[in-house]
Amino acid sequence: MASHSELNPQQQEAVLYTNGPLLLLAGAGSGKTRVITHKFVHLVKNKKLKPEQILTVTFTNKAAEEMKSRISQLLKTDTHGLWIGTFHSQCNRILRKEIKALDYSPDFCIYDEDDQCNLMRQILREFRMYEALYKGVVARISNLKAHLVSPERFVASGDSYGFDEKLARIYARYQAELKKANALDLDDLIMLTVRLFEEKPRILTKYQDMFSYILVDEFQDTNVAQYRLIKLLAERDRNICVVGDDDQSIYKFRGANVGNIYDFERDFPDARIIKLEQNYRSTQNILDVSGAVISRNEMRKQKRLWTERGCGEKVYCTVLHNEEDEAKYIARMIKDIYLKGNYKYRDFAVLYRLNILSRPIEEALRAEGIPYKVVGGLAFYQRKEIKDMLAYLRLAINPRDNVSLRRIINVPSRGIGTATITKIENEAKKNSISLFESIKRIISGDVITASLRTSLQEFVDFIEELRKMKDARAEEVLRFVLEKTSYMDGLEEERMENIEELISSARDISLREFLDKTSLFTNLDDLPSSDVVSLMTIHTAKGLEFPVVFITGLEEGILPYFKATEVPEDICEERRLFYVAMTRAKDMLFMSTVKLRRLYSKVQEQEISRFLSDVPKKCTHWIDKTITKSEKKVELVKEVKKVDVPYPAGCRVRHPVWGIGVVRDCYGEGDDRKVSVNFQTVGLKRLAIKFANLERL
DNA sequence: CGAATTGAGTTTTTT
DNA sequence: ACTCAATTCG
Repeated sequence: MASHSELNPQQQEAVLYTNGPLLLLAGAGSGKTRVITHKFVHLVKNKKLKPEQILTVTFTNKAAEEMKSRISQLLKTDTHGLWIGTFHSQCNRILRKEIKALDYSPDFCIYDEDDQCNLMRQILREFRMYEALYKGVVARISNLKAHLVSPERFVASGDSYGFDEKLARIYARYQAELKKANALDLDDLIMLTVRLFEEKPRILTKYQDMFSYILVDEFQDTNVAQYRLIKLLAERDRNICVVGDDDQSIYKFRGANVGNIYDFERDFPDARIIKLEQNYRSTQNILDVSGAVISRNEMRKQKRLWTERGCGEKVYCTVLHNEEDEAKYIARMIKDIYLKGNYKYRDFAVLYRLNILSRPIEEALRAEGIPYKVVGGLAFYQRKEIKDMLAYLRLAINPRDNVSLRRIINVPSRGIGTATITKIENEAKKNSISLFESIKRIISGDVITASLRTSLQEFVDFIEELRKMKDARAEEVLRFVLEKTSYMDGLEEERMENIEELISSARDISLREFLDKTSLFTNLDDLPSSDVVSLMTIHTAKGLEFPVVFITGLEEGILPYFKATEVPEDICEERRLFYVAMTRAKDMLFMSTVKLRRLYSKVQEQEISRFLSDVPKKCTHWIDKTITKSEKKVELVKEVKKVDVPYPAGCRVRHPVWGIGVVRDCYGEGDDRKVSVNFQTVGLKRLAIKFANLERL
């Protein structure tokens, strides 16, 4: 509701209250982003702060970009250099400048989960422990770091973090390896910044002086370490505003701590608390349904969302036979609504708990000719070919990056096999040097064959050449790597395209900046800009809104997810997840559940999600599509006849009066056959083909 | 050393 | 279903 620029009284209060700590409890769709941007502008225009004196922390990069663009519009200034970004990118920025104080080199590289896993497997192998545990171990360590538990503290902490001697040894080793490689993992970015501030008070003071106001968005999804960081920066001047909604906390698995919201009041007892309860997004029916579901959670801050919009349409709950039917049902529903002409494809979103659930939906949409895009999913920068390229680039800046070196030393193959790699590792260990140094030593030694020496020397020369390019543009270095390694030779089409995309994203950016971007951003592209239906997980949908929302797979084992049904707290989070999904909807909400679902290549009998029984009947329309049997055969016949379509959806036609238009659908039989066309001149029209006199273009 | 085949394990959410 | 790792063979 950005149409009128006035703020409601609570929003106004939240914007104007700038002296002292403020906890803003912002319900779903309550115009939170508007408040934050207005507050930013208020601080600059009326409180005379410089924009760069305000530290604004967002949850995702996308949110940061959005905020920057709004602020640059409102203030008409360049947002370059402002402190608006995620915790990770802000910490990265601070550490690049200050990390020398912690005895790291500012050239450090950032290890993502994949790199962490590679390193961990290496360590476990060396410790002769079961290698397949690496994922779990990485997760445990990540969790410890999110709680600011260093290896030393872990040892000293006794039982309090589920102490385990083996884990302690692994953790210490892991951390040592990171340091050797001059690498930080994503959790280190936060943990080390906290350490920096705690151990170097002068540096802390510098940043306290720098930031006159601190704004934290999505506060319910911050972890202990992040909150500590904020507290360190804010405790002196106490000019801080945190914005959050405990009902929308859905990242506990990643260490997020809803408790931060409750702790904030304890840590800042003079904090003003303002609730934003007027919802500008959804209809009353949607609010009633979602409100009824979330109110079943105990331990939450009571909020009562209300709207000036009417009841709106009822919420649809549909039971279907299997996932195929569910997908078809959704596809047809989208088409029906679309054809009525009030909504474009971009107004629809299909949400699910698990990425795999997108498959049947995609198929059905394709079959109906509905354009769609899967948002999120497999992160672009995680793809193998991309990670290979990035490994080369990283070595250009940081030759000590052992994980990257191991990754590409024989990719593409240079005749350096496992035996040689083991030799390199042993040599490195013996002399406590990096793998790269170790290779150089082996070359100058005399224990290898001439051909092996040649390939090792070529590799070293190549990396040295790359190192000379470390101040070049990223694109240039990438092209150089591709050319020198012939990486593209015989590569699959799709992977080549990905590399092309990587190159185009590397334009006009320094190598260092590019590497930071690739480590801290998960995806290249954001929401679809063309007119397509969006498919995404509920997590990805956080912070977004769509006029028409479908939530699929409302079954036990999926939502709530079976891995999260043991602990009551996990169930609460699953419920919140459902709540987030429902509150994405503006006008219409469809929820569906299925009796049989093919999952992990097994057909399973599904039970309706327990959450659906909390949905109030009076706001909903229940449809059971599993009862009608005969219907199916009828549909089959129809489908066969649909094959020859004179004007398929999407084709362009000319009408003698209305001019050129795009066909949206074609339906009916024989002389009754009709077509609906969206004309540039008059909009959507339905015509009988027999009389319309259309010319196909 | 590298390629190909077989076999086994794993399937959440993301900075 | 699909990916990834180990094993085996050339």
